[in-house]
Amino acid sequence: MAKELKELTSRSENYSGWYQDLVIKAELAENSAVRGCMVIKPYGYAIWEKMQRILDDMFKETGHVNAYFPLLIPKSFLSKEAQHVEGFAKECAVVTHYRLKNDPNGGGVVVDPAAKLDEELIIRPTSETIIWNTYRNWIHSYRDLPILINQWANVMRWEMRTRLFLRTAEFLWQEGHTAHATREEAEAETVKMQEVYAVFAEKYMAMPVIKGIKSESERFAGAENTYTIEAMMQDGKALQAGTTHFLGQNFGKAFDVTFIDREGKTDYAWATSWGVSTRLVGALIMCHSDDNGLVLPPLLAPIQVVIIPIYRSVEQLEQIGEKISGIVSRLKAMGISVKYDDADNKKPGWKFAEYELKGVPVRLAMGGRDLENNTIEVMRRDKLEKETRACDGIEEYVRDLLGDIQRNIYRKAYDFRASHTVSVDTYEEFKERIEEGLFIMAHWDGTAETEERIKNETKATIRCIPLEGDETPGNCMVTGKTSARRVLFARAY
RNA sequence: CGGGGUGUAGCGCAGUCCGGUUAGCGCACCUGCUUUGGGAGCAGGGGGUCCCAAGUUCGAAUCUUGGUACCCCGACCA
Repeated sequence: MAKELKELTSRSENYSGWYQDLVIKAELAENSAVRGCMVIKPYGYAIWEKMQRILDDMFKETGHVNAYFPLLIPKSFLSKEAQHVEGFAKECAVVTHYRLKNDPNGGGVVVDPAAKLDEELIIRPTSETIIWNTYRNWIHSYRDLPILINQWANVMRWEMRTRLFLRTAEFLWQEGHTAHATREEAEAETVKMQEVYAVFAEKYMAMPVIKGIKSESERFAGAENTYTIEAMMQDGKALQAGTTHFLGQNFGKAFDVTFIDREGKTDYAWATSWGVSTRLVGALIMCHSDDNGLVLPPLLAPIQVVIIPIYRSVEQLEQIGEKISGIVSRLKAMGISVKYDDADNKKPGWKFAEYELKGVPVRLAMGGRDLENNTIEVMRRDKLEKETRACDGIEEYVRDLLGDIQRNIYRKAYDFRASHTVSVDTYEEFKERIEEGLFIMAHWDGTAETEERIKNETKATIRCIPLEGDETPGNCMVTGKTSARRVLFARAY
């Protein structure tokens, strides 16, 4: 194995370093000239596009439509909801001027002081404010409701520390913003979208998640309740993969969005918001990758099958190409994305390593031996197992194999999480075991003080109060006070 | 903003302590031949503002001062 790849695989000491290396070597993304921002390279973007397409379909199926709102938000909007401003003010990029001019002291350009804005604009860190300011004009009667809108956009949060895909200053996401006539309907929407996210994570990303509710201190700024899906990465750390928020009437009141209900009474609109981001690409990488590089679930892989010819002469390459073209067209007819890589400037061994690094689920290879025997070599990326099979019926075999890989990597991630989840009853044991990189189910008295203390002493946070699983009451591991049920603790990204 | 660290070829680094040939190595790149079933071998070649500025010196990648950029650990966070 090449030295470079050895470096890539040294995940033991610094997992996040390994992850960052993998992102760069698999040509998914790199740092840009702008601090904390990333360039998403074509292969990485192709993964995101697949995610987008699937999520967008799921949103449409649940009655949502897409729209677009401005990038820039008047500064005053942000301060209309007290919790919201507290949560986001510290990380906003601010636009103060609208013009440059030639530098009178030499080359280059300077900000024209005459072009100072009366009110600064902020680059959206999230769009609740500008959207609810707009909704005020759209909502007058219960007949205008519900409004079920999603936006695909970029947002900017000026984080202190950034990491490719997981936490970048600018990131791509979708944000759903819905308005409803009743609390019940808005709450149902919040739960429904959490379920959509959970299905997406498990069915398409092959990444098992725990659905739950955030504790008060981890709640979205401005929300009454935040629902989350939490996933486990291969180092045992938790990654918040998607959140949906029940915003109550907070934004309705802050932006004076009122309507006349069936009884003729005026009420404020009820709100939800929900989003997932390019962070999911990071989750995908950290959930499944192994020492040879990415392992992509077939349902999200930009290339599902790669075919590599092994040849000694141009004539032989032609013979192989002829045979392969039939296989390619039959696979494509099944809706499978195939790449036949007959580039003659790379050797087969190089291609093998390259497509493994990129996580292509299935590789087919055909050489001189196969030509004679009417066979083809099949390699599955998840298990790195090779076998030689007859060409007849290979298309059906590959189709079934893709399904099997999808199930297998989900199973693998599920079993990994199961074997890294424990229940703990004493704080002493908790402090010891959290070092192992585990999900820990433990009793908690429900207070922010206890939560804060645990966080300070162990770096572990309450990832969520799970919606399912063991609901037996008990006593808080720290204070001994009563606890309604065990909650999920972990260290998180 | 606090505490550490690093800036030398596209990438990764050595050289700096103790100043002295033409600044070096690996990968990548280019040419040729041989190769092609797991990141090929040999031979040859190209590529440098040693982060910037000032200073010390016969002489600075190396010493001094100032600046600057980036990385890591905290606080913050999808």
